Amino acid sequence: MPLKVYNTLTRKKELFEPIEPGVVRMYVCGPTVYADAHIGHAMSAIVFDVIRRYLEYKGYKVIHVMNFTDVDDKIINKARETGQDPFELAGRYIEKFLQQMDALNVKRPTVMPRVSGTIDEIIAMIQELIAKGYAYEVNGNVFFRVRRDKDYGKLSRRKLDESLRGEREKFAEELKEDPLDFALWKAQKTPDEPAWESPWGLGRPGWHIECSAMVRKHLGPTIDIHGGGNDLIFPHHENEIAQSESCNDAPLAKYWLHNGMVQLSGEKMSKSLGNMVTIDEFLAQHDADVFRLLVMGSHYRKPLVYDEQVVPQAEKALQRLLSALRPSHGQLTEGPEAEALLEAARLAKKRFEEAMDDDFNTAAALGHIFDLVKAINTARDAGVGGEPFAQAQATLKELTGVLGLRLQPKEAQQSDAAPFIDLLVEVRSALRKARQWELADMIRDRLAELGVILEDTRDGTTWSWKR
RNA sequence: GGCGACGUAGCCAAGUGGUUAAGGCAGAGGUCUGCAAAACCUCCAUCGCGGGUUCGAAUCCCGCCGUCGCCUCCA
Repeated sequence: MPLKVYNTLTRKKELFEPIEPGVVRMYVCGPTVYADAHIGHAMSAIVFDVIRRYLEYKGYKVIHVMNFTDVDDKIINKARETGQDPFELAGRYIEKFLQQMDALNVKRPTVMPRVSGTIDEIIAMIQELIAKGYAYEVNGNVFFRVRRDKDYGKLSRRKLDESLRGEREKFAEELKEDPLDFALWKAQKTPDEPAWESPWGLGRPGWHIECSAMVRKHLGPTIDIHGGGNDLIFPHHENEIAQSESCNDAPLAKYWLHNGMVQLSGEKMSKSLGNMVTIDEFLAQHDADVFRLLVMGSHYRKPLVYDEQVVPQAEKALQRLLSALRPSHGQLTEGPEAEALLEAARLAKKRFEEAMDDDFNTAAALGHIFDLVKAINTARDAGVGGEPFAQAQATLKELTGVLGLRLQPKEAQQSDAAPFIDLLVEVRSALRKARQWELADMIRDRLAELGVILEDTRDGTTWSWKR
């Protein structure tokens, strides 16, 4: 089935066809590492993780590159304030970010370049831009000549003279030929700033050039997918296009994909607004699957509502998915019930793919997964077990796996209290046999107060930790 | 001020021209159960407001109201 993706560049859904058949080259803008990552970063990482997983599910080989911005004003400032070495500071946050991505079950990108490891390529690119007349040097700084780039603004659909006037990067205004121009290279101002030797003296790269250089270095002049948060459309991605396309005389990316922002109490979550929930804070309270369900529950291009109400809802939705993975003790392996289950699994898979093929419509895809959950539970109630039941559960695991869900039930055993709870359950079972309902109920109620949920089934009593 | 997005049940959220408007959460009733829990069954919206186009619109067009994003660092 054909995959369609929404391309920010054309503002349309387009048929997805990679430049090289069978291979997808994807570059996603990563974080600037100077503070704890928040769930907005997590959302973006998860969105593109799912896109990657689905492309791989469809049989593509995906080369996924994500950068770390480890040279930047904010890092330098923070290092100064706290008396640290900027590279050590950045390195620590990179390490932490990687651990958080692992915790969120985000597959590691194929390559994760850093600015500090791409300086030669950046300098080379700037030299080419100067040679072609797209850039100029002033007192050790190099700027991009925006007006020289005839189709500047095509991604964000801005016209140069209307809304861009004067409101550009504040760096070194007085040195620029035109206030619209932006920095490719910044001269070192004080000795404690990280700096590299260059044809223009000691200095460091501007923000946008790193991505242009990294894309070319690791993926070539033109890639299939370029992604990031929609707050990067302007100026970051616009400037990347200007640099790369002026330099390489080739389109930078065939498809531009952008995710929406996490909204916290009706506002965009961001470091500068200070209204953030960090990834660590979230994961201290909830399973990673809960956050993935939150993200998958709405379309990636739309803003994601996050509040105290929506989290427990996702929590319950996860419980429901888990309910379908409970074993069946039924014996039925053929007949209308077993066939209905297998048909439901086939249908769920087909509809899941149709939904995902439509610009990664994970919300619709999830809906079809829940239909399968119901079918599995119904079949279990009807006594279906064995191979058909296992097959349906395998389909469920396969599809949820494409969404990056782990669906690991909380291990009841891995608690020091487990043997004692087992003992209480055993005693209670004896009481129930003796029809001592009051005592049996008391044990159940008191355990519930302690966060242990008991469930009596035909095959005995099971227990699990609440949440 | 410029550009753009969105407004679907109590909450989250698919659907963007035509069968009964997905799914999850919450709620109501029921089956099962010693009672529960879980699961299962049933019920629960005419799509911000006002016009228009059309045989037919939540879905297209116009206006209004409201919310949000970008235009400065930002996933």
